[in-house]
Amino acid sequence: MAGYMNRATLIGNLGQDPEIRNMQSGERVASFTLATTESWKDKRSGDRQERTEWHRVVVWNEGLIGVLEDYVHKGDKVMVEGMLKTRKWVDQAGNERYTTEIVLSGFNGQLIMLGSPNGAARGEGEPASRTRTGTQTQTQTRTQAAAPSDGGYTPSGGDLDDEIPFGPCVD
Amino acid sequence: MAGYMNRATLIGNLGQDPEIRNMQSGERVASFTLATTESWKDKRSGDRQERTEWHRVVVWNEGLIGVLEDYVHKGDKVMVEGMLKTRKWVDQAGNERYTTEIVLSGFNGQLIMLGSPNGAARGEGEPASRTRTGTQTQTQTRTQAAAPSDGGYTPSGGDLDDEIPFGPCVD
Amino acid sequence: MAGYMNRATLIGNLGQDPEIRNMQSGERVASFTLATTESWKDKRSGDRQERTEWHRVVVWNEGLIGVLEDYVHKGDKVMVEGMLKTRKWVDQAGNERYTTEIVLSGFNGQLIMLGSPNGAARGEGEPASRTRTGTQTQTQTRTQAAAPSDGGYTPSGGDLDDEIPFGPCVD
Amino acid sequence: MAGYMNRATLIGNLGQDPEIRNMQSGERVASFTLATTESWKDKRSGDRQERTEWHRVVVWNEGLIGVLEDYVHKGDKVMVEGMLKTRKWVDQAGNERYTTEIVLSGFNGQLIMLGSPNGAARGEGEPASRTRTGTQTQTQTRTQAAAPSDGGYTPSGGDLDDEIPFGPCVD
DNA sequence: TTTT
DNA sequence: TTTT
Repeated sequence: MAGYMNRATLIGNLGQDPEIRNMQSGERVASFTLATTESWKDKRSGDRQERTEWHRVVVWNEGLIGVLEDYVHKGDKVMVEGMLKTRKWVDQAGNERYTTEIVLSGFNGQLIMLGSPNGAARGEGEPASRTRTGTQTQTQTRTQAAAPSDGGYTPSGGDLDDEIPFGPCVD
Repeated sequence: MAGYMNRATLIGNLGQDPEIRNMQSGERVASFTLATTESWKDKRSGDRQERTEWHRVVVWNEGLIGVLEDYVHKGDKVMVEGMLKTRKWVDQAGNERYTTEIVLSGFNGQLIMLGSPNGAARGEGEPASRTRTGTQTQTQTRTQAAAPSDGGYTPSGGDLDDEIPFGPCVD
Repeated sequence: MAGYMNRATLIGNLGQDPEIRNMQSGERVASFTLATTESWKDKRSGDRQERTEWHRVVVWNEGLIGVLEDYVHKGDKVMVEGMLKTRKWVDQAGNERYTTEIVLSGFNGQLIMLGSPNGAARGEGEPASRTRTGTQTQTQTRTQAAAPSDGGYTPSGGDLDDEIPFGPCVD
Repeated sequence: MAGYMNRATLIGNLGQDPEIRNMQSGERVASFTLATTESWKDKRSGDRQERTEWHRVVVWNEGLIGVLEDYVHKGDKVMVEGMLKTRKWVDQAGNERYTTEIVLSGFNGQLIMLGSPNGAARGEGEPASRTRTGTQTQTQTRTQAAAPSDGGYTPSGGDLDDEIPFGPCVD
């Protein structure tokens, strides 16, 4: 009971497999981008237009991370609900930058699986092997290489205060 | 009916009076920052902690702009609901930057006044004069001067494609 | 901008095909029941428990009715958002009764299709024939017969004020 | 993570002081009615119309009950969020009846105080005395007397399975 | 009456 | 980078 509400609710598709990182604190964090597409009819041309918005989702809730790890993949549709947080970081040129994320943590976060694009893996499937280290590593490598494509975001990395998703793995 | 949802719902207090700008297209845009404060008990010390998150809210709905203009001020508590949009802009050093805003437009936006800090102007009051140019200008000046406090955000301003709130007025 | 909010948001499965009725006013109404299931671990036994809640959804928005008619069927998962309204009616014994529904109308309603249980008909399929009178009639007949099963609800039927879904068709 | 969502979000005013009851299990329950008012312009006459919807809110979360007890009164504006549950009961004539409530329990419930009508007691005030037994009793009596006004609801009361709010106190 |  |  705080007198405030800070909530984002999204239904969209994952742009890539969730990336899971181990923090120095022993916690894990999962992160992924989520696409929401709005479409409308252009007033003049009457053409159908569409625009995709990309959101960064960060999950600190260990229960949800387990679900993401086992059942959620690139392209899947999910509903997520969390808090909006804007994080400050410093880019390689030393400029302060800000990134806004939807953060799911504790009881503030919710995630509902809404199906795979191909109808498979609707959550009823067997969990993916927990020993998919190769995939994990590959994902992280690719993500680092692709960093500029997700908004020029390159976290400074390093000390504990800096334990942020979407960046280099600290373990 | 699109299969997607993109929604942020906030209850918080305005960081400053809404700033209203005239676009070259003839439309108006209102913008303000909104503070949501979360508080919790620190596990170790047991101390009450709190953290304020600042959100940028942008309103394109003319009906809501009229309400903001007449009844909503710095410090007031409101509920807003809109879409998350991340906007790209170029700072003075030529760097690409990204800012995420809560955008209220058309039927995607909602605003509910929840009272002033001092109990006055709970919406029943008479509208503020529509000719408060002085205040407006002052607000904008202050906002620009205070830019660093709201995230170091300094939009590039200029051409039509650049019609962004929180920046210099184009009229 | 009203100072009030009245909203229900549900993600669940349809208990039956949407039932569409023609009102005397020329409007159409669609209605269906939606199941949401919560599950939890029993504190004592440790057993997994579950409980299903049934909701009545009523749709007055002609655009959404078209979508329901063409693409949404029994068992499908949908997200709906609308207003809570409690409607008074008189049962056959002359007792006043009250039924609470989630009402989607105008811009207050939202419906997102989230897939069929079998992976088919994910909205990409061709629309069902608009001339499925047989099915429609059958549905309505079945629904009337089954009235007691949905809560003993039997609307009084008749005059214009009484144009309510889940009851006998007036056309 | 269940694949379902069942949520009602309301911003409205309390129809009476919250009523708090002690269950045989030792738990407490708080309940109150909440009014949400929608207003619109009539298409024909152009007159401003309004309609008030009354909702029953039931709170099982002890933390929120403490807040309600100390700070929330008749007429206050609050935001509540909870699950929709339809409860079956038997009226004095032996008829089965159904009542839909917004239930706040555990982490599924949220309550935000949004101010008193008179600007007082905005949460900053000192808590009401915890020994206001008189008021409590009075409230309950009034509520029972006023039963018809809140929908003719008269719960059967009695055994443990029947521990329902808005009814006679069992202690 | 649905679904997992 | 997703999906329809």
